[in-house]
Amino acid sequence: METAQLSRKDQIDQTATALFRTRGFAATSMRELAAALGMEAGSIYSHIRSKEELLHRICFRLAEEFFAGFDQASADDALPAAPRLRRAVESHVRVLTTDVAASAVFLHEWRHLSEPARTEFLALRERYEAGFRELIAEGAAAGELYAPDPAFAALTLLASLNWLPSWYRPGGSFTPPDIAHRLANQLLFGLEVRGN
Amino acid sequence: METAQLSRKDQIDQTATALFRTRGFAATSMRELAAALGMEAGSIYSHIRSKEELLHRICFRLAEEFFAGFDQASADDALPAAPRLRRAVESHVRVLTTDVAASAVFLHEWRHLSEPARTEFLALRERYEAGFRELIAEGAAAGELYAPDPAFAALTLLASLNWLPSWYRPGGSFTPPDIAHRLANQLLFGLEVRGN
DNA sequence: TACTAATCCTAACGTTCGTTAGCAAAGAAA
DNA sequence: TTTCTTTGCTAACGAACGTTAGGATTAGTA
Repeated sequence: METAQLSRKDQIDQTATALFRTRGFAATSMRELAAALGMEAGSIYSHIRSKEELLHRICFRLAEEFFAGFDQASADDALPAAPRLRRAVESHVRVLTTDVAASAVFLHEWRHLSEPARTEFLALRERYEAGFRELIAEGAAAGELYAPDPAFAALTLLASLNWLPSWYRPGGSFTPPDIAHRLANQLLFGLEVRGN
Repeated sequence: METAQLSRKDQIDQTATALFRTRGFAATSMRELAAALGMEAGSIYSHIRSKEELLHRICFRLAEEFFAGFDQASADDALPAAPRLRRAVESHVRVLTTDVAASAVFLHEWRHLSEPARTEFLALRERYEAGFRELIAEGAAAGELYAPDPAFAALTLLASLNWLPSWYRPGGSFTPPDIAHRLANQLLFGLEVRGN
């Protein structure tokens, strides 16, 4: 394992992410974080302003990555909605698997953000979900997708994807692209065998 | 709203469930819980032994309900696997929607259980997931379901269902049976329109 | 009437929390 | 050589934490 030349601040972010993921934000103490970094609790404040700043940075950085991936995946206007949806799903899975710990924090710990960051975060998440919703609605309107309620379909779809960090372990039997492919298939084709 | 004749202990359980759900177990203080009940923090200990006992009761009660529902839904040996899976999905959704707050705690706060309860809980959850896995495998073996990897399919399926407590609000535009039906359809048939 | 169980209070315990102040060492930049 | 930045320490702050002890009140039961 190469330590690389991460700045001390980045090391703190990284260790905090891992701890917030496994123990939760509220249950992780600064002394615990410091111990994991081999330093004293007070010393951390030479690098950050507050505990919440750590959470804030993790959550909003991930939000940016999700958006960047989605925008790139759904941009191609020449493509029908269904394949663009597939690409968006694959992008979402890529972000999730690239940074599992941060993703888990992003998904579960945002409620410990205090206002106004919390509201701001929820607005971002809603906007992201809207992207999927519109893609599905577009596909449904064009007859490519069967989705009597695009909002419902979008929620279910993202739900399946977002559970991933709770069971995915890097180095397991599935590679991230493999997972992305399987998930997209299962969600788009379903489980039931139909006569075709 | 009828208060009914809930015992004080049940009122505590109920209020604790609501608080653990919205603020998280670790971030909920006994003083906060007491205030929500209109009493002092120390008084709670006339009814319970510890804060963790509250979490323990919530988590294990829900586990029992999930098992009871699944066993009933999947028992009928005359039925093929696919419809039994559908019934199991509907049962799962019923438990989730009947007790949203407790379900959310069950799904997210179990990691704050200390040993050996934590390990015990995880074993229960694994056994529950295995039930779905076997149902899917059975259906796949019989050619009713398309699931190249039943374990993967089971994870994805439960993932879609378990996200429900994060958006479902009682009294919304969907009734619980409606949700169960739609979810089962979407998961079993998928989104993509196929030629049939 | 006396006893019991349920319910809640005040006051405090020891511990841990996030955070700050003040100081020190070390290396890079001037 | 001086200065600045980075990095870390010790010691402590006030606040909040889960929990306990001991006593009071009330309502139901014997």
